[in-house]
Parts: sequence; structure tokens; C-alpha cells
Amino acid sequence: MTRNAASADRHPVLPPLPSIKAAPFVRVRAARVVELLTPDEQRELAELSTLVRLRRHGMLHPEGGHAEAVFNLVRGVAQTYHLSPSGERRVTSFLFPGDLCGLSENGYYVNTAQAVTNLIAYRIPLRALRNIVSRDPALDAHLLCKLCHDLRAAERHTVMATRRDARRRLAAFLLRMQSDGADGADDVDEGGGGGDVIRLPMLRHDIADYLGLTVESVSRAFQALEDDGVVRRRSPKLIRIMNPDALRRATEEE
Amino acid sequence: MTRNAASADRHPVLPPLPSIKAAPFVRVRAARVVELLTPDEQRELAELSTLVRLRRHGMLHPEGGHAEAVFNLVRGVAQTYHLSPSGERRVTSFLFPGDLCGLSENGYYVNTAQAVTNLIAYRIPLRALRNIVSRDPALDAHLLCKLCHDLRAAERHTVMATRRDARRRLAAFLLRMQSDGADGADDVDEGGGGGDVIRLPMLRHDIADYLGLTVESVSRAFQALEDDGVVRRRSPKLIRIMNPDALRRATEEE
DNA sequence: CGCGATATTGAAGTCTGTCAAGCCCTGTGG
DNA sequence: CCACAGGGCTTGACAGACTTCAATATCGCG
Repeated sequence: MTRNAASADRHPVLPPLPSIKAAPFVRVRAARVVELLTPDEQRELAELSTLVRLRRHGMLHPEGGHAEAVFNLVRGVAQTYHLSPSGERRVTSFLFPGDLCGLSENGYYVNTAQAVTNLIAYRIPLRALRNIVSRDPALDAHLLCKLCHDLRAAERHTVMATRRDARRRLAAFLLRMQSDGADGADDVDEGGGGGDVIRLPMLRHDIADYLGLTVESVSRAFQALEDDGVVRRRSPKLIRIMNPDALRRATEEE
Repeated sequence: MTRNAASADRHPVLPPLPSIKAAPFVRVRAARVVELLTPDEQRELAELSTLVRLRRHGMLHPEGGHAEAVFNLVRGVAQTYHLSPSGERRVTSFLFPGDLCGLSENGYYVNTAQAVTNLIAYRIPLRALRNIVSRDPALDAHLLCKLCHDLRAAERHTVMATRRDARRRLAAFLLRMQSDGADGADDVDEGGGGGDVIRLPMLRHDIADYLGLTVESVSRAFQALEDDGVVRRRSPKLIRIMNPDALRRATEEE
């Protein structure tokens, strides 16, 4: 076993710089997702922002709250969700380092953003952001690119969450977490993170609310994938992919 | 009956100008959605764009196609959708005048955009768009605003399409069409458009694929709402709201 | 006015949601 | 380091809703 006690507390001496990652409009290299911010922009944003550290389940911003800032996640994982009057919760996205949240309408946040793991984020006041953008038009273009990225992600989410059966929804989710969630590992030693092991930092309840299912259905879908030898649960949050091809097929198959 | 034959062919002598509508970041007036483009921007975009007229079911751009332009819908209704390998279709959005489509990734369209009714759109080459944006930073900000708008819409769609039962999904959809679809009436005389009558320009199949249901379930959900005196179908595409409060409750109730 | 496409209705099967119980994991405290 | 307690996860049984398959009715266009 790895010695966790020592490494778990290692905070980066310097916090990571602001970072916005997205797939660009035109192919750059082989990379699917690249850093959009230039070192200058990172420094500028860092200067005008405040650093926020949250423990698990801490709130970045509440739905309906007065929107004065956006947040740039640089470490850890977060989620955004809506609460309906009847108490139903719908998770609309999971956020990883390089992501933004704080979408507003008419000056109010349209969703709640909450820490899934301990996290570090830059709180970027909207006034400051507008200031920088006015001096640096390139940043505007970068934000545009990021929003296109998020829009594509939102569409994929809809497609994923409206799949017919739970098994396919979960399979699609696991594939997505394999690529998106590769980064974002938090206070966890990287021991099991590599290769064909997916780490799911969120609770089953979060996955269920993200996929439009119940926790029970998520469990049963895991069981179904496991029975077919597609994946194996080492622990609830550590999923080993036994058959990558089968997992890919499981997202589309008839 | 109204004499449709004559009015169906009345084309505006001058096509409508380019138009991008969205809810702004900060409340402007009572208006929820406003025109973002200045008259100058409208003129500039019109000059560099080509006008596209499509008949019902015509294609604006195909998924996977080389992305060279975005489209600005100025008349009629369109939809975007994904086709999965197994043949399932998921409609990701309905577009109305003031909307944009042509989202791309790595230079390729990520979805297919198709005319739901006869429509008119501006085809804006990406090269030209980049050109204008470089000269007019304000336009960049407007596009940013529009993308935020679309992102919120995408989130609402996900919430709508993952509601538990078909009745609530359809109720939410109808409410949305009442506000969004108020504009966009196409080759239809405005006779039945006003008041508490909702015109649904798309097919049941489109609605089903948008809500993650089958056409049969959509029909039965209509029936359920009708049995409860919430709405009444004057024809498949003309829905009269009998009880607006009940319709609103039907979207949230336990 | 008639035909093809679209929409509705019906019946049976399947999957998910619900309710309930038990197990396992995790984190806390000794 | 270990024990314990609480929360999270899984499993089972049943009812309900949706999907599927099939047939009929209706709409809308030529």
C-alpha cells in the first residue's frame, strides 16, 4: 500500500494558476482539449481574483443568488444542479480543473454550484472580468471557445440522459468520466487512477440525478455491466474497465 | 377558412435583417429576450452573408460536415439533432428567428440542422465572422451573451427531458413553446397564433425525440392533459390552453 | 376527392421507480 | 492501530409507466 498520510496533505506550495480548457474550433494537434489562457492572461486573472478553498459539499454559489462573480475550478471536482419546487434535483454538469461556473441570467445564478471533493477555485468578479476583456479582446474569444465547449457538453449530456435504458446511460457516463475525469483527482493518491480504472469522485446520488435515474437503478446498471464482464467495482468509487470495447458498444448497442 | 394560398407565397420584399436574440446578463427592461445586434452589425453581417431559403425538411448543415459557416435563422423554425449509430435520433434544440446554429468541434459540425418549416436564414461564413469580430469587439460580447443564453436553454432542456413522467415533460414543453415559439410562425396565417393557442410547427416524432419519449407516449400525454381539462387539441399542431395555471402546475407537481 | 403520411388508440411486455431491508465502506474517536 | 457508528451502497419484491407492436383514425397535400 502507498503511504497516504504524508501525500494527502501536500498542498501545492503555490496554488495552480487560473486555467480554462476546451476543445478548440479548429484542430490544433492531436490534443482534444487544450489550455486556452496565455501565461499573461493567467497572471492577470490571478491578480484580480480571490482564491477559494472549499471542503466537500461546500457551496460555490447558490441558484437564484446575486451573480457577482464566475468561478474557475483549478483543483478538485464540483457539480451544478437545479432544484425543482417539488424537491427533485437535477445535476446539470460535473466540473473539473479548467472549467468555469457561475452562469447567470438577469443578474442571478441559474443553478447551484457545489463542491464534490475538496477543491480550489478562483473567484473572478464580473467587474474585473469585464475589465480585462475590454483590454484583451483575445480573452473574449477564449471565453467564446469555452462556452462552445460547454454547449457541446450540455448537448452530449442531454443525449446521454435521455437514452432508453439505464445500462446505456451509465456506460456513456463512465466513458465520459474516463476522459473528462482523468484530471481532477483530488486528495487521492494517484495509485488507482491510471490505466483502465475510473475514479468516480461523486456519490451514486449525484450520478443518478445527473443521468435522470434513481440510485437503485444506477446500482442495478452497475451490476448489469459487471455481470457482463464489462466493468468491475473495486469499491463504489473505483471502477475497473475489464472490456473497453464492450463498454463502448454498451453505449450504442441496440 | 382563411385563404392561405395567397398569403403563403407572400415573401417579404426585403428579407428580414440578421438578428440575434437572447436574455442579457443584466436586466434591461421588462423584456426577457432582446435583440443583441446593433443596426450597424445587422448591416455588416447581411453584407458578408448569403441568404438561404429552405423548404420543410431541408438541411442547413449535416453532422460531421466540414464547418465553414454558422447560420442565423430569421424566419421559420429549425431543429438540431444527433443520430446514434443504432439509428436513434435525439433532437437537441428547436431554433426560432434570432437563433444561431452551426456549432462545430475541430472543424466539423457536431449536429445536423434541419428545417422544420420553410425558413430563411443567413449563412455567415466563419472567415467573415472572424473578420467582423476582429474589427468589432462588441459583437464578440454579443455572441458570448447568445452562447450563455443557449447554454441555459440546453440546461433547461436536459431538466425537461429527464423529468419522471411524460405528462410533465410535455407540459413543460408546451409552456416553453408558448414563449419561445410565439415568434417563428411561418407560412401560417396568424389566425390561431395569438392568445392561449400554441402552434407546434414540428411533428410528433420531433417532439418525442426532443423529450426522450416515443410518439405514442407523446400522444397519450396529450390525451392525459386533455382529459384533465388542461389543454385541447384543435388539430395535431394547434393546441389550445384551457387552464394556464393547471398547465404550469403540471410541470412541477409531485 | 383520394391517397400517403401523420396521429391516435389498444394490448402486452419490459424496465424503472418505489418501498424496504441489509451490507459495506468511510471516517471518527478511542 | 483498531473498533464503532453513520452514511452510502446494494439487493429484493412489487406496482406503475413507458416502450413495443399492431391496428385504426385523421390530417393535409396534390
